[in-house]
Parts: sequence; structure tokens; C-alpha cells
Amino acid sequence: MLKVILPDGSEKSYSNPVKVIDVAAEIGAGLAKATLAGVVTFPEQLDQSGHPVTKTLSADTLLPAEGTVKLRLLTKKDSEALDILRHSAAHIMARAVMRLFPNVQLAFGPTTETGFYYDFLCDKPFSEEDFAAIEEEMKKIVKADEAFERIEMPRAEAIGLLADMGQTLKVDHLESGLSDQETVSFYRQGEFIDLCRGPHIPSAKWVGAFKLLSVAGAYWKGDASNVQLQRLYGTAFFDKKELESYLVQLEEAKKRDHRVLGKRHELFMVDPKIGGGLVVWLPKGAIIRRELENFIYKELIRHGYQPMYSPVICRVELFETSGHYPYYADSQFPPMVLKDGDRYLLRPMNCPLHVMTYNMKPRSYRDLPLRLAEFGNVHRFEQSGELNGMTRVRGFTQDDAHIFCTEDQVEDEFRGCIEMTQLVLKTMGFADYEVRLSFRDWVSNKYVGDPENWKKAQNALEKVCRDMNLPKLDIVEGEAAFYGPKADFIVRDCLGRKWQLGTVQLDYNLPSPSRFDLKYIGADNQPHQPVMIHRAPFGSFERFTGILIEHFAAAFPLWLSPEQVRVLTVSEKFNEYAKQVEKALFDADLRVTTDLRPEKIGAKIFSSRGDLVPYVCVVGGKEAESGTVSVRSRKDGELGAMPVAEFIRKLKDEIAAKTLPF
RNA sequence: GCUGCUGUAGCUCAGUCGGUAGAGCGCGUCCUUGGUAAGGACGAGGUCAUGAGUCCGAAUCUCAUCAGCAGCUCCA
Repeated sequence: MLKVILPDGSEKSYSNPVKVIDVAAEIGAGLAKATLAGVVTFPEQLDQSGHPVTKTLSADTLLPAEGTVKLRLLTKKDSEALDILRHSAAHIMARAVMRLFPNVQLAFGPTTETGFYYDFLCDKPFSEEDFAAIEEEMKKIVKADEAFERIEMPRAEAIGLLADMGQTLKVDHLESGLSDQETVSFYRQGEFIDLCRGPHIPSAKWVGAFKLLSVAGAYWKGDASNVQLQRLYGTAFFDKKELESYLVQLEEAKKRDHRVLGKRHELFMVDPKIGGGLVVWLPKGAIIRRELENFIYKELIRHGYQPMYSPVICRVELFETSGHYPYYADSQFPPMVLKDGDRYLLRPMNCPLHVMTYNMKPRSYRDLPLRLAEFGNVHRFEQSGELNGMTRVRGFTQDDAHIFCTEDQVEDEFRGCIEMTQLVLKTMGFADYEVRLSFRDWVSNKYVGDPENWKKAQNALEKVCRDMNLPKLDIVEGEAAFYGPKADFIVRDCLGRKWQLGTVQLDYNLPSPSRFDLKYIGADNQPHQPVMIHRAPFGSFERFTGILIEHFAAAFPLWLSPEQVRVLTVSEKFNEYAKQVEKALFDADLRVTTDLRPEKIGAKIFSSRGDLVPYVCVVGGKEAESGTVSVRSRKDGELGAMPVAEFIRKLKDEIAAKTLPF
């Protein structure tokens, strides 16, 4: 006897075997038609963390004959449904590819946040020219509307089957990745059969709209030493309109691209004649950076940091001591060797210089925490395929600082760093960010430092993060740097790619005796080893600004706008007055320009809109007579006439408040 | 670094079958002197990424190099 509990609390009992779809059919024919899968919870089975086991099952899956299950039927309105659909679409694509290219081997074909992909091993390189043919074949498959059928078999049998089919990658996966499974499942649709956990939609016709989007290389099991596969990306939806609106959205997102906007608004440039990945901050971009620097500098001083400067090039030995050379030699610009054999390295990080600064004299516990800050310019030789506008570059400036403190101070210092990073994100209006706490695992021996201290530090870190109620807190074990646990702040760019901005990292390595052997004399008159914290609320000015450009779509808040006000004359007769207004605004420390072209006022406004100028002042006869300006804001349009002094006050208030443009 | 794609004016792009280049925006000059999202005329501007090759002839076809884009791998 099986008892099925539905989400509304009602119960049904079955003495005969039933499938998910049978339960739906009993409730109503309409629901049965709309049901594409079921979420089944087994209250009697518990997983490792003690929660009841929950599985999403295809509609034709047989429920257990005995016991109690909770069942939630999924229709296309449910959020999980799209993922199931796309997984099936991936199978349909693989089937189409196998029809067109019989020799391909299948690898993995999962869904992504916005679609799906499938990896293939095939001699013939796929290109976008093949998409039409593949899509055509997929259409035929969808039209034929064959069912997805689940088949389970012992693993040994599955290996035999896949070996017969010549699917060696799948065999490899069964032998290594799934070696702990006794039984595995396949999904069959017509002539196509694929090792797959499921679930799937009942049949192909559910796929209302799909599109292949791109082809790229990918390594088998994500390991660059393995064979390279061809990955076909696509997306699928229940209906055409959703697909179309997704594609429009994608086009819109591309318009926010900081590389496009950075060029259009003359914020920065990257020129191969200068060097790939080497950013030139153009005057307008430089203003944004300088404002960011001023903003964070004030915060640093307020929080007891001490500014310092150090050279961007120094002896290689410093990085040999730190351990970063030659470990990261491949991602550094090679050292320059002087005549006497001395080697100098363009610094890939600032910490050794700050450590040397700590070490310039004996330190007492009274000096701690010592917080040394520097907008440190560093260079790293990133792989060419990694370079990306301002977000992945070979030379950048971190809003870096290193805190040297006692074990007891770690928690407070860490909290301070997190708070400053949060302040930065809040000031910019970033609401959608994740915090990733990276901890060590306890099996690997790559980590340095006393395990007890690690435990203490990790607990302190987690406590601080929980206390502060950080959004989307994610704890990842095994992701810590070898020298300590860390917290990273991650935001997405316009295409949904994730980038790490702010970071706070504890370091047990550099202060250790095998590295720089840092010491302080404690209250007990004994030497102790300090803990180091690396932190950068922005991360780097380059990446942060790149993300900021996309975040604001280049329409920056007033305090960051390179051009805050533009004075427009109604005709050339009023150029003299416009220059007076300009001077008044300039003297009030506003960034102001004039548009004195012999153009109509409409054309000048049009230009200012295109240039995303936050405020324009229209001046003509009326304004010149009364000493006023006619104000128009980028956000709210016409605001009417006001005295120049009042306009200045309004803008100064907005700048001081760092008001967001949305 | 790997796989695929792309490279024409400052920008966005067109350029058919191989016959030595075109638009819009922007820029310059002039006309217009105006009231809140594009006034008009004229003009300048290109070794078609670079280098080889095929051909009577290459932006166009082939190869190589460089750079960019998407993804993978990496990211102290």
C-alpha cells in the first residue's frame, strides 16, 4: 500500500503500482495533460544531513509500491519545469547531432541558468554554419513527438551497452565518476539512448522553441590535460514568445557592455600597440577613478589605515621569500635581469612590500593592528584568452591594504573589512551580489598554518558573516587559498558572468618563520607571530569600474559623472551669460562644460542625452535677465528655472548624498 | 594557452559573380540665431588588421601571423 500526500494536504492510497502521471490523471485529465514531472519527497528516507530525500522524477516514473511519499506535480508554470525542458532539449540536440555526424561521441549535456549545452567529441569541427542543419533536424524530432523513456540497468550491463555503442567517454564516466552506483539509468527517445539521471519531459513536443547559440571548446571533465571537446550551446523555452523576449533581452544586455560604453563615452581604452590587457584611463574615466579613490581614501583614514607608497618593481628574491615566485612564474611578466645578474620583477602583488614595511623595525603589540594601505599597481601575465576589457587585465591597481594584528583581533578586523566592502557595494547600489566564504578542507595537506588557528579563524569569519546577515552567503570548503580562509564579494556583469570584486583574506603564510618571519613583542615580553589580513573592497579599480559602467549603463550618479553639468545656449547671443554660469559652477567645484554650437536647442539637448550628462542648464534671454538657469535633469526631464546659487546647492546636496540614478 | 567565429573611415555597418571602396553618425567650414530628444549645404577622412601566395587583376580565394569576441582551462 502506497500513501501519496499532495501539497494541499490531501492523501491518496494505492494498492496497485502507480506512476507520477497516474496520480495526476486521477485528479483530472487537464492536470494529467499539463504535468511534465513530479517532485517526490520520501519522508522515511533521510540524506546525509538528515533531511528527507527529494527527487524530481519524470511523469512516467513508477512510484514505490509501499510506504508514504509526498508528491508535487510540476507543470510548465513551475520554476523547475524550464530546467527539465532544457535538459530534454539538450538530448534532442544530441540526437540531431548524432544523426548528422554519426561518429560523434557524447560527453555531458547539462542545463545552465539560461539554456543548455552538450559536449561532443568529433573530428569535424562544428561551426555556426552547421547550426541551421542541426536545428532543422531538431525540428523534425520535436515534430515526431516521441516519448522519453526511462530505462534502468545494472552498471556493469550499462558499461557493456555503451562500449557496444562506441561511447567511450560515457564508459569512462561509468567506470570512474559513477563507480559507486549499482544501478544507472538511461533515457531513450526513438533511436537515441543516453546515459542520464533525468528527469525528462514526457515527449518532445513540449519543446516549443529552441535556438543554438554558440560553439566553443571545453575539456573532458573540465581538465585541460584531457581531450578537448566541442560544446554546443543553446536555449529552449515552452513557447516562441519567451525565446524571442530572451533574445531581445540578450541584445539589450550587450548594449551595457563596458567595452562598448567605455569606447563610446571615452572612459578607457586598450590598444594592442600599447599592449594587450593594459588599460589606458582616458580623461573621463580617470575622473571616475579619482572619485572612487577619494571616496575609499576617506574611509581608510577614518578607519585607522595609514597610506603608504612602494615601488612597482623590486627584486625577485622578495617574491621567492613570499613563495609566489616561481609558483606563479607562468602568470608573471618575466623578470628583467641586470648586468650583475640581479633580477627585478614587476610586482604581481603588493604584500611583500607591505610586509617589509612592517618589518622595518621591531613591533610591539601596542602597534597592532597596523593597517597599511596603498593603491598598489600590479602586473600579472594573464593568458591571452582570458583578457577582457577592464575586468581581466595584465596591469591593474588594487585598493589594497594589509592589516597586521593579533589572533584576538582577527574577528574585529575581519568585521571592519566586511563592513567597508559592504559600504562600497551599498553606495553603488549593488543589491545583487554573493558572498563566498572559502574554507579549507581537512584532508588536503596543501594548507599552511596551525589547524587550530584555521578552525578559530573560520568560525570567527562565519560568525561575523552570519551576524551581519550577508545576502547569498555561500560557504565553499576546499576553496581557501593555501595561506588562509577568505571572503569574496561576487557580482555579475551584463552577460551574467560572475566577477570577484571585494575580497578579505586571512594569511598565515607570509608572517610564518619559513617566509618573512614576522614578530611582535606581546604584553608578556615574548615574541609572537601576527596574523595578516589582505583586503580590497573594490578589488581593483579596473575591474570595479568596468562592472560599474555596466551596472549604471554609463549613466553614473552625479558624484561620479565625468561631466556633471552642461550649459546650453538658446542662441549665440547668450554665450557670454553661459560663460558666466559656467564659471560660477566651476568655482563651486562642479564639472561643467558648455555647448555654444550654433545649433537649435533641441539638437543640443539631444546631444546631452546621448552623452548621458546628468544635468543641463538651458540659458537664453529670460535666464540672462533674471540670473537663473532652466534646469533639465537626465532622470526627471524639465525642472524649470532656478537661480544659479540654488542650482549649485541642489547639485552639491546630491553629490554629498551620493544619490543613485535609479 | 585551447576550440570556434570575426577583422572595411573615429564609431556602427554595406560592399553581389574577383574588375583597385560606400552609407549613417561623428568631425571641419559656411548658411540659419533658434526655447527643451536630431535645421540646411559643402567638405575632409580608408595601404580594406599584417605578411605571403593564386590570378591579367584580390576587400573578396588560400596559407601564416597579430588582434578582438564567445566559451573552456587558469586566476596569488
